[in-house]
Amino acid sequence: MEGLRDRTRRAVRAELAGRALDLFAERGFDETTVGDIARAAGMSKRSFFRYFPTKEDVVFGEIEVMGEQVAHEIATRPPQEQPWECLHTVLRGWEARINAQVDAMRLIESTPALRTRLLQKRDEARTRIVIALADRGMPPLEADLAAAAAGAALDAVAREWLRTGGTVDRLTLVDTAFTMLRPAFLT
Amino acid sequence: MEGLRDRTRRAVRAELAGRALDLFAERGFDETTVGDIARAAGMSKRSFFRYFPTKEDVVFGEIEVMGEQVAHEIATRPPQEQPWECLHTVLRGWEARINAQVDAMRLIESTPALRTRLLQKRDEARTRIVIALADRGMPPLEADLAAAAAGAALDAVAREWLRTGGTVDRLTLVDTAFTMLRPAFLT
DNA sequence: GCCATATGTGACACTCGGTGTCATATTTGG
DNA sequence: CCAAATATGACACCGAGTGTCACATATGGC
Repeated sequence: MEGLRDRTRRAVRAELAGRALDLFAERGFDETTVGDIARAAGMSKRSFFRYFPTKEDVVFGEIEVMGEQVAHEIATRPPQEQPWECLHTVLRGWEARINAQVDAMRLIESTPALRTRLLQKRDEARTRIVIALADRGMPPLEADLAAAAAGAALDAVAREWLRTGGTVDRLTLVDTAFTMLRPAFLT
Repeated sequence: MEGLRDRTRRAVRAELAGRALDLFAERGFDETTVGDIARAAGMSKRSFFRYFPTKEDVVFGEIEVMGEQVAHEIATRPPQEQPWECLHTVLRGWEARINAQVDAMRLIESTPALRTRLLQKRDEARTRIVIALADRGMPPLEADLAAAAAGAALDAVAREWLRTGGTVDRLTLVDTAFTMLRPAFLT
């Protein structure tokens, strides 16, 4: 069960993230130092890094264990399912869990350092997905192509969603992208 | 024409890159400081940054203006050409210009900081490609999907090529990937 | 309630990548 | 040959991130 420790930890993390986002919105990401964030939350710079590994990560909240989780879901799917359907389904479900605020995404998209961090996370997830697909018996090249294509689909979705200001339904968009991008070689 | 200045500049860059790669191979990327590289090439740390914007860039040699160049090539292609063929042709030609050594690629692939830098460069290129495609009259979502898919293809190619130790023909691999990944919605 | 242990925190020093600046060569083009 | 452009070294500086130590506070078993 969850003790006092974990609860306070999560509270502090939330507090820290909140203060940070305020400052980012106010003066911009690059113009805000970790020291500023820490002071705003009433703690030392050193302690900030006990809650977040990097300054960028404060923006990505709970999205941290994505790779691990997605790969696991793929691994535990019915083995006879077609790879593209598998990716579509899993990532669709994952996309549903993101009640991503438009603000955070705009910030990420307009800040090179954050965009880079996003690319890193996606790439890390892609690596794990490739392994999961290979475990299902897919040849390496095909697994690479499929995983990279799926990542490409999600990227296009995010951008299109941003373009519309977050008005259209994100899941519909995911379905559209996955349908449009379905590679010829996948059944 | 090319004066003395440009020639010496290129020579110094090459010297710097050579020394750097030696050191990276010897002790690893992270264990080598910019000061080390500069000293090995007989100059100050400050001067290193007059030749390369970041420590990572010393590995990527001439691959710097990729985005700009590729976008320009796309823009100057016959307008009636199908987008996927266009991307295929342009990136194929670009891939041909890379006499990428296996060693450099291995280094990149096994060093997170370098892998990240590669992702950045690819993403920057992708952005420009999307613009170029949009200028050709492609709807934004489709342009995003196509550009991201093309990037995905190249990534898979690079990885497969590495997997084989650089033995197979890279251009054939590019053709295979582009054929396999061709999205359904592109004619 | 008590105590040994684990965990959180601040403070401080340090490394390293990267930038601004200035003074001083060296090169270039006229 | 001379004035303007460019290259260099030296130095100071910033900010992200880490190691360490001393001290406080919480935890779980008794």
